[in-house]
Amino acid sequence: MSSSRATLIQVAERAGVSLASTSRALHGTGASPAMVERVRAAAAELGYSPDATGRSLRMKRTFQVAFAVADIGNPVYVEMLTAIHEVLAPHGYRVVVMSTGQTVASTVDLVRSLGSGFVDGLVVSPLRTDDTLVEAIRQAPVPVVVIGRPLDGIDSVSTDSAAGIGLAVAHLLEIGRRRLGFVNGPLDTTPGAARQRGFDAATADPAFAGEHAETERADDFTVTAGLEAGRRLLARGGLDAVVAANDLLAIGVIRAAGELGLTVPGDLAVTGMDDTEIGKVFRPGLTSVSLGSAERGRLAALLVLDRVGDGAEPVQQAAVGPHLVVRESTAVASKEKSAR
Amino acid sequence: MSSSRATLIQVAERAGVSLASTSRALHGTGASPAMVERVRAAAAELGYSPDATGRSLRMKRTFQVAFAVADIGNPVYVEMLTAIHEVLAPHGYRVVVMSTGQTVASTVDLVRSLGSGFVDGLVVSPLRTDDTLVEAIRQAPVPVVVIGRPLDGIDSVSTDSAAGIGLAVAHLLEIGRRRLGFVNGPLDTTPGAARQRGFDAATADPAFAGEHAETERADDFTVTAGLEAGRRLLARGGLDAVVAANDLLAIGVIRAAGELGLTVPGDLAVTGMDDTEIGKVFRPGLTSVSLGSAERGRLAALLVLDRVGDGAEPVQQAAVGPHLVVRESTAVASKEKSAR
DNA sequence: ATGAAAGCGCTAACAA
DNA sequence: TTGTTAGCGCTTTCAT
Repeated sequence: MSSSRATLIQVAERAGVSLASTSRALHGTGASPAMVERVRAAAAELGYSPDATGRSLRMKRTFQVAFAVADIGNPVYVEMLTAIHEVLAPHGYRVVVMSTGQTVASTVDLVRSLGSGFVDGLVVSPLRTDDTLVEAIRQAPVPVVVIGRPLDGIDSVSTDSAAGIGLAVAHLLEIGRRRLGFVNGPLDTTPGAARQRGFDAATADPAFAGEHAETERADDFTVTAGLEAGRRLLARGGLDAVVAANDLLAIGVIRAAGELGLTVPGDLAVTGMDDTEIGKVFRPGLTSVSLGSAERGRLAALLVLDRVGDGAEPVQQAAVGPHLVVRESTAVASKEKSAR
Repeated sequence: MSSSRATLIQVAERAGVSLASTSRALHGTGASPAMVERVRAAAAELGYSPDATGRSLRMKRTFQVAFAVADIGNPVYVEMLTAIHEVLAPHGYRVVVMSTGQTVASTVDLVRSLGSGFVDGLVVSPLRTDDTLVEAIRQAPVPVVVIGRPLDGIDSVSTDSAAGIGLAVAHLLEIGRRRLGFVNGPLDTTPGAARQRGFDAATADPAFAGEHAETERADDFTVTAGLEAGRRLLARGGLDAVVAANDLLAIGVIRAAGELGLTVPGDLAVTGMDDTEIGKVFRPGLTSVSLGSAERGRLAALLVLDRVGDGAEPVQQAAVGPHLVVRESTAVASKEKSAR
């Protein structure tokens, strides 16, 4: 940590030209080659680097975008963050990570705090939504892009997780499973509600007619909660497949199956959702519905970038389709590899 | 996105008092109750919220701290980020995530960019280090805390990963393994070098005298690289245990073992390092050396917080001790659970 | 092409 | 306790 930094004024004095010319020269806008040369040299000698705060105050742009989620430790959000950073950084934007908290109220607070003008835009993926949040987002002083359920008049990047659950159910039917369990997370969350809707719709479909379907709800979208819910669900017996609302729950269910001596996929086929790294390396490899987390992050970042650019376009609502990635946890012919 | 926000001046006019009084009233410093009341009311009516940029310019503090790593997708760094955010947010600090890139040069650039004054401090965990980086950090215009190898005259939070490898080796000897393989990542990285040193020291120890030890180097600290290195190592045969330089490599090694028909821990005991979530849910549960990632993040955040506060203290070098977490991948009596 | 000067929103030193 | 005023570092009119 050394002495305080050189300012533009000092560079100007050093170069023996005006402040305005110095600024112009450094930006290459309307300055003679000689001037540019002179100023560049002076700046270099002083080790000048422009002050972001002064610049921001004047330009009314911070070159920062916030990304807010409830739990930055969740692999899905990590993927989004990575993608967002990859898009934004090359454009000179910094990424500020923030927490929405678990409640709508705290998310509303977060959105309101944008009034302090520390970022030019926000990408947020709220776990829970209500009218106050929608209104807060509409009133927000900077562009907000929601990753999640599309909201009226608000830019969003969504995916159809309900249809995604449908994909999983269809796949299980196709490989001959008939008695399905569904392990969902909390129903009062946006993803929880959507996935439940998806499961109910899929099992109400004529194609599923007459088969068995039941739901067990986990307290949270975690492995531990999945394990507990899995135990409750499987203890009742009679299932040959479980659809889990995300990969972490799926892994919990597989552990519960193991405790009961059930093999996966032999006795029980299991599907997850989100297609996370963890599901890829897990044994058995987890069949999962990809919701394109990285892609959603990428699109959301592109969208804010548009908005902060100028952005009087109409509301943008992008969508990323779900797709199934089949792995061992739903393999048709179960060849146990561990035998020896 | 609504019309532009109210400024302090407008609040002052509305309240019919001076700008300074308004500022003071809002901060509760030296203002009469009546004044506070009046100003509060005016601010509320206008929906005023203070502008972070104006404030920063004046106070010369941004209330932001940067966290920079090579790969924000790595679970270890995610844990650090989470911990850092948890410490900093309650103190009113925002966290900006940045990338060091893969090379020392890009990390140096990152540190130099702090000259733009967009953060009050930096927590960085460099993959590679050299004199130019050390010098850049020393010259940095804001406090920098390094998570990694302690560097002369620089605040740091370190851990002894070499000793950590020693813990793993000792544990394997204790459970009767005698022919050890070591799968390390790139040697030109700080962690790679330290872990190699740890393995070499542990296997040179008298306690290990006469036993077998060999090293295989992976291209990267990933599952895929671990799988490839594991194949090469295990193809040569004759090992009863493998120490991996991190959890991802360990999982790769276990997969390689599976391909060769080796059971874990029956035929081959495997240890990882970092004690990540992924190792906890993996089957078999992965024995791993915890390096206290979250704790290191927490301490680093506390350290920058101190520094940005005032911070003319001497150089601070905190350390977090490694400890072994034993799970099934090194179980003594291997009871195969999958049998059925 | 260059210079002079205003002003972004805020806090703090100083005066009253 | 309150008001007046300077100024943080920068970009950008406006005049030359």
